Amino acid sequence: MTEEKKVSNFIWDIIDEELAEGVRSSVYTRFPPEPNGYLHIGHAKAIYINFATAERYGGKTNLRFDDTNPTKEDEEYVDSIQQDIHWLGYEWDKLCFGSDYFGQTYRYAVELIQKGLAYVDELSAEEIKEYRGTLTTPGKPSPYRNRSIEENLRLFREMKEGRYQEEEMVLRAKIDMESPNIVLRDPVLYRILYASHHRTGDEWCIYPMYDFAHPLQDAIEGVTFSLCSLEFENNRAIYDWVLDNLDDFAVTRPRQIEFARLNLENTVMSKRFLKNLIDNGVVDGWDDPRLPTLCGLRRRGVTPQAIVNFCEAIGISKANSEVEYALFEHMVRDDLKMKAKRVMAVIDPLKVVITNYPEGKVEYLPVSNNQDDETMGSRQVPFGREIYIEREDFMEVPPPKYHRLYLGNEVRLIGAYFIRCNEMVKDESGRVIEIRCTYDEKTKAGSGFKERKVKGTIHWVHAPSALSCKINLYEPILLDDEGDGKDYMDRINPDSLKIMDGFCEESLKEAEAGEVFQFMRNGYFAVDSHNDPKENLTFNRTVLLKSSFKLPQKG
RNA sequence: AGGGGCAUCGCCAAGCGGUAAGGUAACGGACUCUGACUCCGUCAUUCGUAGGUUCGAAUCCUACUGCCCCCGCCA
Repeated sequence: MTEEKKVSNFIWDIIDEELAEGVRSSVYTRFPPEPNGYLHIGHAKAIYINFATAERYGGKTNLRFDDTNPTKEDEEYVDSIQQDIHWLGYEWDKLCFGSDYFGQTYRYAVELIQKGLAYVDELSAEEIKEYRGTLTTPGKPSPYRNRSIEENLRLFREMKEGRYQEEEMVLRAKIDMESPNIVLRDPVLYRILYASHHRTGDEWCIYPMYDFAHPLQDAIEGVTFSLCSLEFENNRAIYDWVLDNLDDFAVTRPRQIEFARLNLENTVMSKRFLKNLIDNGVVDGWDDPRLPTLCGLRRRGVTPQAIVNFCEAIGISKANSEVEYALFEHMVRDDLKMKAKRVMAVIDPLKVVITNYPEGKVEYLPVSNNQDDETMGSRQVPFGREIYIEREDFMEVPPPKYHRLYLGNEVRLIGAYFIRCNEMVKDESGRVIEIRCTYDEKTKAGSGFKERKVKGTIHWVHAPSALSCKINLYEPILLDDEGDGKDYMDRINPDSLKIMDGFCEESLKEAEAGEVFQFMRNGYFAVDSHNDPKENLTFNRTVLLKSSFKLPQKG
C-alpha cells in the first residue's frame, strides 16, 4: 500500500490540531450565500472548501441563505443558487435561512442588553460615523451609551413594535469606542427597516446586521468551522465577542477561519460589474458563456467536475493571488478528454473538389468516437467528391514546416484517404474559393497502407450532407489591464464573441442541447441551450485544444 | 493612535529546524490517422531584504521593504 501524501492546507492543519487536542470531535461547515445574485466560479471555490472540508472529516455542510437584509435580497436567486450547487455535485445537509432565526436573534440581543452589553442609540447615521473616529484616531462614546438596562429593553422592544422610523435608532453593542479595531467600536447590531422580507413578510421591522447574525446562525446550526474570505479577518473579533457573551455558547462555539478568495486572470466577479454588462447589453444574460457565472460556464460546456478539479488544484491559502486562466482551461480539457465524442466540423470552410473521385458517389467510412476509449464506439461518416476543409489548412504560400495542404502537397483526411492538392481556384479579388485535389484509393483508412507517409492530417466534412451550424467563438470579456487602475468598463473586449457559419458532420443532427463535443484539431464545443439544435444548431466554443503549431511571426 | 493579514519558480502552491513536493506554463525529444492526447527530459544552490541564533534556517529572533483588508444603519 503506497502512502499517498495528503496535501493539506492551513485550514485542515488547524482542524487536525483541534481534533487531536480534543477541542472538538466533529466537523460541520456551511456555505452561506446572500441571495442577491448568481453564483460564479469564485463562489465555487468557497463551496468546494466548505464541502471538501466536511467530506474530509466525515462531517456535513449546510446551505444557508444569509437573508438578513430584505432591501437587497430576492427570492429569484434562492432557486438558481440551489441548482448551481447541485450541478457542482454537492448535497447539503440542511437547507437553512438566516431569517429562520430572527426570533432567536432577537432574544439574544435582549440577553446582551440585560447584561449591559448593548444599548439603543439615537445618534444619526452621520453622527455615529463621526463618533466612531478614524483609522488613526479613537472614537468617543455616544451620549446614549449609558442608558439604563430597563430603558434599553423598552426602547428595543418598541423598535421591534414599529414605534420608530427607519434610521431613528439602532441597537449597538457596548464594547470599546477606543479599540484599534474599528469593528469593535460599538458595532450596530440591529437597524430598523420597513421592508418586506421574502420569507418573513412584514413580521419584522428590525433586522440584525451581519456581524451579529452570522455568528448566531453558525452557532445555532452547530457549525464548527465558519470558513470565509479574508476581508472578514477584522470581523472575527466581533464574531467571537458575540458568542463569548451569550450563555448558550459559553462552552463550545464555531471558529471562524479566513482564506483568500479566487481571482482569475481576465475575469471580474463583482456582481455590480456583471450586472453592468447585462444591463448594457454587452452580454445576453447571467448565463452568457463569456461570464464566469456557473450558469454561464455550464452553457459554455464547462463540466462541473472540471470546476471542482480546478478548485482542488488551486489550493487554499491566505495569500492574495490571481490564477492564470490557462490552469482553468487545462482542467476543462482534462475532464472533457475522455468524455466528449470527437467529431469533425469546419468553422471557416474552404471547398475541396476531389477530381478523380466519381461524381455522385458517397461512401460511409467508420470513424471512432474517441480513439482513446474504444468503448465509446464508432459512427459512419459520409465521404464524397466535394468536401469542406478548414481554410487555414491550405496555404498558397506555405511557411516553413507547414504540413498541411499547398500546391503539390499531400495530406491525410482523418478517417478517409490521402489527397494531393493540384490547383486552386480564385475569385476576382484573388481570394482562394476552392481547391482541387486527387485522392489515392490505396490509402484508405484502415487499409494498412504504408508505402509512403504524409506529414499532415486534417479534418473535413462531406459537403452535400454537412449540417450548417452557427459557431460562437469566445475570447476573454476583458482585455489585459495594461498599466493599471483602468476601469473595467474601459477594458471590455469588443471582440469577445465571433459568430461563424460553419459545417459539421451529419451525425450531429442527433446532438442535444448542452452536449459537448470535441471538434477534432480544434477544441471543445457545446450545443447551445438557448436554441433548439434541430432548428438552429449552434455551438459555443468551450475551450481550444492546445497546439504547438505556430505560424512564423511576421515583421 | 492605528489595527488585522500576506510575501517560496512566469502563475498557483507544499514545506512547520535536517539541507526546496506537486500542478500549470515554457522549452527539448519520442509517439501519433487530431501539430491534440500520452510518454520521457529540462525548468528555485534558493525561499521579499538585511542582520542574528544554531553543527545546520524557507522554517526561530530582530529590523526593514512591498502588497491586501478595516472608518456601511452592506455582506
